[in-house]
Formats: sequence, C-alpha cells, structure tokens
Amino acid sequence: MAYFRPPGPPPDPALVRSLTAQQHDMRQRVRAEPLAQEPRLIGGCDSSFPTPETILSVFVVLKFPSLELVEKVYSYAPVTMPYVPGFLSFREADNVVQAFAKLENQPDVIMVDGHGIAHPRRVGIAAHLGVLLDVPTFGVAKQKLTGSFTEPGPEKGNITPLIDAKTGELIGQVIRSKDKVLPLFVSPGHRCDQATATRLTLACLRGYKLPEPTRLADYWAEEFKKEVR
DNA sequence: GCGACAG
DNA sequence: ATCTTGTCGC
Repeated sequence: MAYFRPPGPPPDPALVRSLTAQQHDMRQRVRAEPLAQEPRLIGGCDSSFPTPETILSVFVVLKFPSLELVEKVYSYAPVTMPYVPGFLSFREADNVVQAFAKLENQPDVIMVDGHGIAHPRRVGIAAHLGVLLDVPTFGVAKQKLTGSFTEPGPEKGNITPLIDAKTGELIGQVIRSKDKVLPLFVSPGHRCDQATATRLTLACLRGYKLPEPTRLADYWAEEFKKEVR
C-alpha cells in the first residue's frame, strides 16, 4: 500500500521550515474542550483534484442527529502548494474555507477528512481548519499518520487508543466503523475533545465504513467534479 | 542509520 | 489525491 511509494520531487527545505514554524504557532491556539451545546447541524468537508493543478473542495451540512442533508456547496480553484506529508492542510485548508464561506447554514461542529491532533506537531488539517474558522472540529482519517495502536476487534464499535510513542499521550482513537473493514482514526481538532469526536463519529454511522458527513462530502465531490470539467 | 509518511 | 480490471467474500 503505502510502503513502496515512488520517490516524488523533494520538498524545499526552506518551505518546510516556514510551514513547521507556522504549525508551531498554530498549535498554541488549538483548544481541547467539550462542545458548548449538543449540535443541531454537523458539517463535513472533502477535497479532490480534478486535474493535477486544480482543487475542488466540498462542504456539506446535515441535521443532527437525523443526518438529513440540508446544504452542499463547493469551491474550485488553482492548486498553490505541493503535497508534503505532515503539511496537507496548507494545500487544502484555504479552499475549504472558501467553500465554507458559501454556506447559508453554519454548522455547530465540523467533521474533517484527515487528522486532528493525531499529527506530528498536533496540527492536522482538522485542527488547522478549526483555528482558521474558529468553529469546533474533529478529524476522521482512513490512514494513520503518526502514533502506535493495536488492531481493534473485528466487529463494528470496537475501539483502541492511538498513542504517541514518544510521550505516551493519547492523540486519537482507532474505531471499527463497520464489521471487518479497515478502522478509522478519530482525533479532536479545535474546540473539541476526544470523547466528543468519538461519540459524534459513532452517531453518524449508517451502515457504511464512512460516517455520513464525510461520505456525503465524498459523494458530492464526485458530482461537482462533472460540473467543473 | 533505518523506517514512516493524512489527502 | 489520482490512474485502473477483474475478483474475492458476505
């Protein structure tokens, strides 16, 4: 899978230093706390690349806990940054913010495709986006970025901790969202805590591996892709 | 020095 | 993320 990826263009050291410094500052702004109130609306977002030089970000809003879709918008723009592991947010966040700005209904919390604090510097795209929007966020990723864990049981609902091997701190939870499918990695972003992130993720499952907010954002990304081509 | 590396 | 056919398992 991700073991023998062909070596891509080497990231510019100066750029990486700059971005690392920005994440260091942003890390100080990320807050862990329970939601102020039970959400009435939950958002979901996802980005895709119709062409190597363009990015399409989708934002959906669903009622909670009914999970009825109430709105879907997108933003299509030129790509400005390369993909560098650990710096994904700098490539996608700005365009996601542009999509968010088009919403008529403001979500009480946002489920982001990617990690929250389960990141080398605790600033995955979910945390980064939360700080930019000052809205509660948490991340749901399909692949691990950092940390160690033991495989959760094969049945839906089983959970194991994602631990930072260096500090021993809990940085996320590995959740089996469906029987016998690869688990999801859930971690809080900004203005959210682990218990809330996990609870909302479970509350958004509807028989598929992906919880509804991200599943619908994925679906509409595919539909909108036809419009921009 | 040797792995690992979200989307 | 994206490029892609057939195929295994419930």
